[in-house]
Amino acid sequence: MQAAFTRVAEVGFEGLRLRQVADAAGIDHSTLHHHFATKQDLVNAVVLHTTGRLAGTAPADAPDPVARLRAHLDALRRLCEQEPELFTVTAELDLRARRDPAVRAVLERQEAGWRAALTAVLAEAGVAGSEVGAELVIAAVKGVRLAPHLAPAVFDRLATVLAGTATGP
Amino acid sequence: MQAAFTRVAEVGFEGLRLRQVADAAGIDHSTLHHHFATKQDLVNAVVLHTTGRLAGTAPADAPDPVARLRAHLDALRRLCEQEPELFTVTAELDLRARRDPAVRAVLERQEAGWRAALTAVLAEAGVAGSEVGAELVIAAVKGVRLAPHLAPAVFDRLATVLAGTATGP
Amino acid sequence: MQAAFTRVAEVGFEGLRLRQVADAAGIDHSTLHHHFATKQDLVNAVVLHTTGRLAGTAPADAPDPVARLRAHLDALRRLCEQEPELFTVTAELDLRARRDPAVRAVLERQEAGWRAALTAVLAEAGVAGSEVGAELVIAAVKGVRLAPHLAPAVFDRLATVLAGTATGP
Amino acid sequence: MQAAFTRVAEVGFEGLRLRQVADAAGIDHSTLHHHFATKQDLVNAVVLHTTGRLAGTAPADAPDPVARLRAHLDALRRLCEQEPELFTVTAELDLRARRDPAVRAVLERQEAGWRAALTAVLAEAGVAGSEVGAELVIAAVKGVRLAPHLAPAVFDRLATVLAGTATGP
DNA sequence: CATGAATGAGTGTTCATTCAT
DNA sequence: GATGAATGAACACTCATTCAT
Repeated sequence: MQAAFTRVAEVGFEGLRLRQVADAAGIDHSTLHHHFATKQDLVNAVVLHTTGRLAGTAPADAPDPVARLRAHLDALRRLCEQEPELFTVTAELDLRARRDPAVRAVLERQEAGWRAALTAVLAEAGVAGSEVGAELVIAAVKGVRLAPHLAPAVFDRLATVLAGTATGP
Repeated sequence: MQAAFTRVAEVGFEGLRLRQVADAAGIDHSTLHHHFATKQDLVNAVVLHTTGRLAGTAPADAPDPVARLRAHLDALRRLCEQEPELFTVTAELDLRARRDPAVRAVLERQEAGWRAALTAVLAEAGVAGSEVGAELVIAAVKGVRLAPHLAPAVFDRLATVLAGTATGP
Repeated sequence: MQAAFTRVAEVGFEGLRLRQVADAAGIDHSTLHHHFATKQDLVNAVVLHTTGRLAGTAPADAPDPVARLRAHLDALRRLCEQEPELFTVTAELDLRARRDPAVRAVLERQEAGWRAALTAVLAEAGVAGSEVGAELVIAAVKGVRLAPHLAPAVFDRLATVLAGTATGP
Repeated sequence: MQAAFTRVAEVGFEGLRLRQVADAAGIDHSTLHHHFATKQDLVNAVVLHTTGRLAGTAPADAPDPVARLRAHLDALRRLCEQEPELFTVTAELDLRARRDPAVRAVLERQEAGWRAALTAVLAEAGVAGSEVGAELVIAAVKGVRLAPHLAPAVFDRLATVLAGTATGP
């Protein structure tokens, strides 16, 4: 439910109230229960929606690995500008995952995929220590999630810094 | 209250319950109210305790700026290993700050100080774009907060990568 | 809610407990909150119910003012015998009005109407000092509220005494 | 305790808080418990203080019964102007007496004495139905308690009206 | 499908009272 | 005698959930 996603972006999971979600969606709170039997179901739906939107930015299949990395970071930057709520919710999810196994499972699978893709692209680009490089990218992206206005500069520096250590394909 | 801090690290602010904090501290929940009149007071105390612990890692006054940066990152790494809850709570705080003005004020002041110190150290080390460099450090540190086991490698790479672009004092 | 009214008559606003009202009504205390969002809402409902019941005794439109006064006092006397709780609650309300602006507003409006009607009826009957006469009636009625068994005699004497000073229409 | 009396006049028994009384008296709330073991003890002290202050207005021993009545009503009027809190607290007490046997006992004894004195004075003045006349006085006095500014006029009318039915000693 | 009345466990908070100092 | 930390029962209120309609 879109209303739930917006609500999480505004007040977080901590302040998520089923009645307010229903109000925002213009329906009765009982009707909400008709579509999502339990609150957890609604949360899971939000998780799936969020991770799905992010999956589209994975390093695409360009021939040049350095270009692939840049394209990926560019896609994230654009998303960060156009839909900052997406990143806000992701930050909420990371915290929620610590106590919610269902959320954790989804997030871990998604992050594993992301990590693998990043590692591959860095390795192909000849970056020494590609695994650690991938972790640095992941950490930096996660770290700017709540300050979207800093994302462009940080992503740019990140790309430069990593490309600088590349030996070429 | 130490019990509250531990509790936040375990279940976050979302799951923070005064009665459970009191139980963990081995006192009556009314006694907790005797010391902290309101829940917000307790939260504020946790915020102050947490930011206070972190403030001690600020780039120290060594002559060499590169050494100062390394020392700072080393201190963070050690803290990350010895008291990972400190970083977990910090992550919780960043989210909480979005809705809690009192928390936001404290956090913004602390982050401004951190940012200034980092920028200064990088500038002194001759790193071009010291402001963005500082943001990259901040983002990376924030990004590995919830995965403490990755911190050593990431911090190390970060230091290497930044020192590599330094022209020396 | 009728149960709340009865409860106020028994234990006053001081002792009014939502759970006890709900118990008396045979419903869950949460269900009570479903109908009256806040305790104040319930109190307001009791106030409206009480003043409404009393409004019906206003001096009716008989041709003879002395008869109108007697009819009014008779109506009050009957109410005092049949529903003494009504007067008990009124006494509680007068005290509550001192701290509760919402209650005060309702009570002041109702008392102003009562005062005006009494003054008019006394003036029409030729009683000198009709305003003070009205105050005497109001004071006497308020004063016997908590001793309903004395009401008949007092009301009777009041009517006699006032009619005695009337010069006729 | 004087502070308790003032507090009752302000917020009633409903809002009487031991800590606030202690604060108003400039002592610790535990110290208050030293002097009054329980809240009820404090309430009882307030009751005794209040009824004691009022007892002094009883119809004094003048030769003329009509003068005695007037003197009594005059004394009440003066008290009503100088210490309106005394009457406010009395109104609170009447309501409290309905649930508090200790208060009820004191109040009933005091009211019985007042009633007897009034009846005697009216009988001696030759007023027919002196018992009912006494009740009318009591009711009127109780009824103006919460509107002290009306007391002078009402008391005056009351005295006139009763004296008018007197046949003389 | 949708509604709204009903529920009960749980939340922060209050307050008179007790007790060691 | 006076203090303040400690207590536990009670309070109004919240919220996800259920159920009859």
